[in-house]
Amino acid sequence: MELEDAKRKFIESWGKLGSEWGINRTMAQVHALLLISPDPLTTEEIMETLSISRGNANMTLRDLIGWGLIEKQHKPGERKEYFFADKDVWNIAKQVAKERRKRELEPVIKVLDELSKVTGDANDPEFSTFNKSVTDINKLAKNVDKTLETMLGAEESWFWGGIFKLFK
Amino acid sequence: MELEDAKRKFIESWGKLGSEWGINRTMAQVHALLLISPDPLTTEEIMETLSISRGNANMTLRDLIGWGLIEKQHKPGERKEYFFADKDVWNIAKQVAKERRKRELEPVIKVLDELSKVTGDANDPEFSTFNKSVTDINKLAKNVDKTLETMLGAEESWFWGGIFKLFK
DNA sequence: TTAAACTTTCAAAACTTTTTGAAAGTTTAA
DNA sequence: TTAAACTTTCAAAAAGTTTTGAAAGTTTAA
Repeated sequence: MELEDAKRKFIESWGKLGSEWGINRTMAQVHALLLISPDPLTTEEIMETLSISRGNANMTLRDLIGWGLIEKQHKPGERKEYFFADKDVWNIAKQVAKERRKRELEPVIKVLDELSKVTGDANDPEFSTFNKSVTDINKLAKNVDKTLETMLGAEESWFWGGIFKLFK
Repeated sequence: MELEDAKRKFIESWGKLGSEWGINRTMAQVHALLLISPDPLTTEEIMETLSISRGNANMTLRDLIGWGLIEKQHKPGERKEYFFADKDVWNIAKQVAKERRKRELEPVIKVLDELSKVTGDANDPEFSTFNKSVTDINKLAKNVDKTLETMLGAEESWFWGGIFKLFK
């Protein structure tokens, strides 16, 4: 396969994966493009390469900055803004985990805590089934939360060495 | 909070979480409803409770069966089909992980393997940046895959004991 | 057989999300 | 100042996804 085809395929696959996991396809594609670009790119170049509008490019780039996945760069003597992605896969995974934890896991835990407090008659199957499911899911969510907290604070080494060894 | 409000809130939150993670909102809601129902429910009851159409209910129930999250049940002497959800949170997590691994992770690894094979001039920054990103992501994906494989085959105990202890 | 009870299908409609692009806003150099 | 270069905004349009509901299909009991 030619390098150019490979690049296109990478961008396409990354976009597809993103959309399957609730991340806007264009955002994932812009990220993919910057991941494989040796040099920072301008909004213009990104619009051109991915055939997207200026507005879309601008919003997507701001979102990516919000996720901590890319940064702006200024070249001396130039007006244009350049964008580049952090290429360190461990940082990327960490950033994504951190953001989703904050945006999605935390609000869910808040609701589950609230729902765990609901009281009722332990002999009422309606109540006891509700209560058991909610408290079990709450325990799981808190476990995942703790795990992420620990992982995000941990060193990089275990990550590349193989997470899986820990489960053997 | 009243039990009925709490149920509604649980269904709503589960639906929202699902949609943020690329799972159809209705599917997550039907799952939530069955999770907190002590007894199996008919299509009719599900349609009624969630105010959804017969077609939607039918398709969603079949999808949930496809994900291994719910099962059909027949009551002796009745024509209607009843549905109930596995209430074991460990099984649910396992099922979801297993399915997403098969549906999404595996295809991505296949593409990454293919893209890792692309050859080029190591002095060409276009090639070497592409190559580094692709091989790094491939390594990560394979690591995650191995980890899931091990976790899915492992015993339940570590799960409730606290995954996070492993990372301390 | 027949027909009632129930399930499945799928094209069209409703809804949601994403994208566009032109206008407004901002910054910089002269 | 001014105006050119560039960035941001946002209402409307397009695209994508989900839902509906009526019709077709299936199963069962008599």
